[in-house]
Amino acid sequence: MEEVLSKMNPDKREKLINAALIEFGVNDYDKASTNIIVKNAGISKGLLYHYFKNKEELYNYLVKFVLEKTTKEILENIDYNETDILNRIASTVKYKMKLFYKYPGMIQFYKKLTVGKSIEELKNQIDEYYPGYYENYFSQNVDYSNFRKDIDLVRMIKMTQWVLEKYSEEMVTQLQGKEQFDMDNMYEELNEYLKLLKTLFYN
Amino acid sequence: MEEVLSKMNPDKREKLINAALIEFGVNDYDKASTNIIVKNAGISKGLLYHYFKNKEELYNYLVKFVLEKTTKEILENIDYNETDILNRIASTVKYKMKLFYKYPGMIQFYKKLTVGKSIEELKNQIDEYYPGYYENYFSQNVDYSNFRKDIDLVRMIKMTQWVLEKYSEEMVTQLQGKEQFDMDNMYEELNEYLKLLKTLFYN
DNA sequence: TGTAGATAGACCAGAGCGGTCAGTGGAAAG
DNA sequence: CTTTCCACTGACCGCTCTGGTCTATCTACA
Repeated sequence: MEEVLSKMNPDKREKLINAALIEFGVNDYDKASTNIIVKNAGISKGLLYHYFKNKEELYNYLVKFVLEKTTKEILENIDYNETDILNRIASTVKYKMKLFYKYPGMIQFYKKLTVGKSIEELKNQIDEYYPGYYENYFSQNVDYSNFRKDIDLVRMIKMTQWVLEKYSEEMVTQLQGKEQFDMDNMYEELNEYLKLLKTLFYN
Repeated sequence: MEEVLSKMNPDKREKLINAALIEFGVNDYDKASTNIIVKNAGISKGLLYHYFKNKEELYNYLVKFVLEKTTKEILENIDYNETDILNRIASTVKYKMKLFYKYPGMIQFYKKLTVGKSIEELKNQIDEYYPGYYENYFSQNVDYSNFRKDIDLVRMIKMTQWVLEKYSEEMVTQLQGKEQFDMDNMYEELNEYLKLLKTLFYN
């Protein structure tokens, strides 16, 4: 299907993907409307069903699309020369911010895919694509020596992820749709929190 | 309407509220189905429309119900003798955990009401009910003297809220629907994070 | 036994659904 | 210049489900 899809006008394809992500992100599968998708994408019903056999195939395409963007591409771009785990996490969060800004609606779609699942399930889901990822991400060439020893390391890492994610979610949600979008400014504030976490966690 | 509603069998009323919270929490107003609500509540269509003029009135009732539970009741139960702001925040989070566990579906409904709105908007929304709340919560009889001085206070408070909320959300979402629900155990782990935050933030 | 009102569920007109298909227009091929 | 091709359109179809109504029944108390 992907090969056929490449024949589609790229602008229309992009608009279709965005509209579909939003619709499936807001509503669950059954209640998402293909009529609304084509309307918001500015294309005809016929075109959608020219490229996708049915609603289900469109949905499956989006799942694959989102998982590749949020997992595959991120994993392929980990800088294993960065030995500071806080920096490593921050750069992943920044990547996701850019991604979610480029594709409004992807956040919600992605959450529908992941929320409610336990850490273990998510780990397994990622391991299917990239075996050993979790171990690598948190262990390969990481220097934990400067973390303070009086606080549980796992909880410090968890807190880092929560703080940075929560911040970026708030930003992206708030600034979505705004004309003027100052990504640099957002990075700066994120870096403030990063600096703060280092002050707290490092000796 | 509330007076009339009190005539309703309390068990059926509770089930109706829960079913409606879930349905309106999952779907937005237009797509939420009254048929599904009554089916999941185990009551008849006629009963719903005996007590509520129409779908809109049911929805408005839920909004009021949730705002009262999540705002009014919390504000009325703040212990202003507790001078430690971290403890104060933690006790609010615990209250919400209990609430969201008692009413599954309220989390999502509540999020639909609040997500995307800026802090300022939420502040105003609360100020309508309880003028001066924000100021009181964070200032009335609070002792900030033991916070470390080398880190921005506002960011520390923000981090506290993020960490505790994120933890409680994860717990409630994960454990919802489980037969055996160990609230004490959950509190214990929350207290761990609270202790950790104090170690980090206090001199 | 009578009555009031809590509760049930079959029913309705209309809206919206996923999916189809005959047709259009412009570019590429001959 | 003509023909072929195909990305693209939107009216249309059968069907499901919607919010809301209405009559009937059941129950509790006078």
